[in-house]
Amino acid sequence: MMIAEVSKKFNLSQDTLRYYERIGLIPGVNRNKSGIRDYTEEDCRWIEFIKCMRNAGLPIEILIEYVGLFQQGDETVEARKELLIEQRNQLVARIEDMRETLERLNYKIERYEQAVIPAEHELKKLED
Amino acid sequence: MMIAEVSKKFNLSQDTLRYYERIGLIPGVNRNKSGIRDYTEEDCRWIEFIKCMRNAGLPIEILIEYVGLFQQGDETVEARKELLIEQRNQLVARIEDMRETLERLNYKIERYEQAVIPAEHELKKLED
DNA sequence: TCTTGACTTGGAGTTGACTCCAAGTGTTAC
DNA sequence: GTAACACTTGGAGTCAACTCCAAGTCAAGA
Repeated sequence: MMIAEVSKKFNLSQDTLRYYERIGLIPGVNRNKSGIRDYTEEDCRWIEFIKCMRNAGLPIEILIEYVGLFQQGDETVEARKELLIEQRNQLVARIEDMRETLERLNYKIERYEQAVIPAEHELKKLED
Repeated sequence: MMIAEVSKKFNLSQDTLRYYERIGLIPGVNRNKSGIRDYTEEDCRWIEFIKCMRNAGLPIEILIEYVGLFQQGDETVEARKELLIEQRNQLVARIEDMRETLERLNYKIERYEQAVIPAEHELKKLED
């Protein structure tokens, strides 16, 4: 699979794909005889995984560490598991934070909906 | 309230507080006779609100817009409401994304838990 | 053969969000 | 009164995460 296809498939720019490879965020991609990247199915699974994790806010640094551990083989299974658990816990916390903020936004919106044409002194209240 | 207190109260650096004021992310703070910032209760409520929203990932640019609208008075109530609704919708989407990623992480961790000492060919599977 | 176009590389530039710094001023402690 | 300290300002520097660029290579079509 050529870089152009992969780029479209995952909606990541070619520059981003090359950048991810360069910094070790995805394992090195094979080149064909003329030096052009040829992505395997496994490469694509990595990219999809990384994209998903990045989307959820996991830092690149941590993901590079994970990929590195993976490439070192079976001795790192425990370390990888711990890394994932740590990130899972942080994700749970972030989601909870966001859920609280969401409720707050909903409350604020509701108040805006009730106040059809609010008077000046009521506007202040809207910022509670 | 002096900047040092506010900084501690909200766990934001003094630099960040000054930066937020400079870019219009919080309305201008009054100074005392000697030119030193003196935060009112209302200033604090803004800071707390902004911190909460930033935490949930709302971009600074949007929040500046919101503050700007607020300062323009009652004509902007509708615009503010729409801005909040748009941000609420995006937040809902982000939370849903993160929830999905969380499930994926949980699944991965479970698999790591089951594979006590996995053989080489099983390691590949762990990356599904 | 010549050009077009998709790719390659290493490195520089950008963006968002801070974070730090230098130079200056006003209040407090001795 | 002078040293220490907390603050002021405008501007420069930093960091993560891309994003863009110049110069070069290679395969395919007119």
